[in-house]
Amino acid sequence: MVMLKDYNSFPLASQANLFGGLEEGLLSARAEALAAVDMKQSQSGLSQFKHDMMYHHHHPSMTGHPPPNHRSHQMSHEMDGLQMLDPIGSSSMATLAPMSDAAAAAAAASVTSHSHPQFHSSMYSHQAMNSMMGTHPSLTHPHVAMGMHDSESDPRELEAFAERFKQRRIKLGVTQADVGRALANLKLPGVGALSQSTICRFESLTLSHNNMVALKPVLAAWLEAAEAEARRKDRDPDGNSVLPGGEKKRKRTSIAAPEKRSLEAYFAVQPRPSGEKIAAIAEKLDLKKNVVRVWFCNQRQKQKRMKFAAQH
DNA sequence: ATGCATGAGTG
DNA sequence: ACTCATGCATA
Repeated sequence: MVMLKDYNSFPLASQANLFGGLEEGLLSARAEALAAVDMKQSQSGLSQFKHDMMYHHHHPSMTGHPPPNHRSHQMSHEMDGLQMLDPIGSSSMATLAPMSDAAAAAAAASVTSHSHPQFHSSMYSHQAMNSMMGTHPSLTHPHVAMGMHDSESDPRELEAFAERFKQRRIKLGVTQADVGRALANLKLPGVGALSQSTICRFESLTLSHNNMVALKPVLAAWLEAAEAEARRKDRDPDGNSVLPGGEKKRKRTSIAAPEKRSLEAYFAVQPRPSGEKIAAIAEKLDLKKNVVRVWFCNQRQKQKRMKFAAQH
């Protein structure tokens, strides 16, 4: 009766040298961790399936953005080819590219299923959700009565789309960062800009299944608009790459290889260590507790990504 | 392309 | 204190 996630939950790949890389100080921890195996999921083993409906956070830019429901548009990306190729100006898309009906419809459909101005993942997914939600009419669910099952959520469909998307994006000479910014110009309800990271992850399928499904219609809409725009070959010399500057730089902490190995070893045996355990690990590895906690969180998220997920 | 981080929403 | 979507910073 344990209703776990759905598309994720695959046995983690235990490397051969899991414990091989452990340092002396970790030996006790190893035993400790092993012992903890049978009593795991002490407090979160099955509290997994919760719906989403996330938000879009903001970035403390100098301008006081009041609305809590809109994304940030950081314009300080200096990616690989951002500066060199940019045929379709970052902002030209907005003014000249009204999306096609098909694209708009697709996007709209995805949005309506959430009822929120911000699309984001939501409850459309799974069987578990279904039963506890008290039958939604049908529109909200992709896999209703007819044989028209979720083509949108079909991993292979997503994979195919991602590939197509990437190809055409490149053909258009647009960078991932460009796409992210252009998204805001499409002005789809609840859809703002996205980062280069997210576009990259979409293309490489390194997002959760839900996330992929939610983003697909939006990116499809952009592609439509972009190609329509390309057809009319309209040059819009709108160079607005002025960096706002004056933002506090975040420093990325880097966990050294040995420590990382240890963390992986711990994770293999107990992916969800308790707060105390995390503190202990942090002390042993001489890392901040928060760093260790976040590392575990991220590691767990990693497991849920599409690419190598079990049911692919 | 990916590691570490944030923050809303949830329990 | 966790999950999830997302992003800055960086390799």
